[in-house]
Amino acid sequence: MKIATWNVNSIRARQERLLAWLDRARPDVLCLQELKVVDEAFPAEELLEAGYHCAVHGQKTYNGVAILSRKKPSDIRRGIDDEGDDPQARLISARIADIIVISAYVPNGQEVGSEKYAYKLDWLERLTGHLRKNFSPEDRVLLCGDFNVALDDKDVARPADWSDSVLCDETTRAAVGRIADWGLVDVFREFHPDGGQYSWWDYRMLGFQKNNGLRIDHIFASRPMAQLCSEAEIDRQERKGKKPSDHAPVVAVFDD
DNA sequence: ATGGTTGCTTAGCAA
Repeated sequence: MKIATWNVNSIRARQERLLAWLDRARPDVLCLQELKVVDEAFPAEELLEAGYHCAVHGQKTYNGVAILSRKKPSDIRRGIDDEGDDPQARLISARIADIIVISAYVPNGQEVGSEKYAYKLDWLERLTGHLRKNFSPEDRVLLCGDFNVALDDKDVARPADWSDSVLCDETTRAAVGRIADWGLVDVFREFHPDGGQYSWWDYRMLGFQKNNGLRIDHIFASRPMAQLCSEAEIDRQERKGKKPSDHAPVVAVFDD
């Protein structure tokens, strides 16, 4: 099974590239983030024509997540499963065959110490609670998405430039570390221990041209799934050309 | 300290 995660930064702005990429990469499952549309405006018909079912949790203007799959998904759930009343659409999960797939868009946090930063940390704790409440580390779970954090400085092209950024913040790294400690493996890291590969480049300051990137998009697999992982790559090509997203897709392959 | 760009929405916010 080939699964990918991609922050498309608006599904409407990226629709053509998305369809072209699906045709080229042919993943079985694709987790999307930053749809920036309400459910009704999501191009579900076009994607169904392309061979993909869609589980969508949309929102006007901001956020929005989805899971596309060749097989029909079941048990679709939207939002974090707790008492929190979160107006931001940042999580959706579905069962595809016998695998739990979660598409997550972790808050950016803007600036360390800000209100949005506090929301980011709180959201990550809630995500940990969501996993503990609903799953066991022995289940077949794939948690994919834009985590808005590079877990190690070797995943940052110019660490000195980003040392004060929310994308490299140690408290955030520790919060994601606790999610991993529950029983999840960063599968890209397993295949690329040296770093130096990135999934996001700022539109500003010629970020991509200068390769001033960070690896902030991740595929986390529970151990039973991680054992089956045979490949993990970042499709850097997709960041090139006309009207790219600022993120490239991250792709992993699991034995059946 | 701020800038630069993109997208949604239409001047300003979020990233």
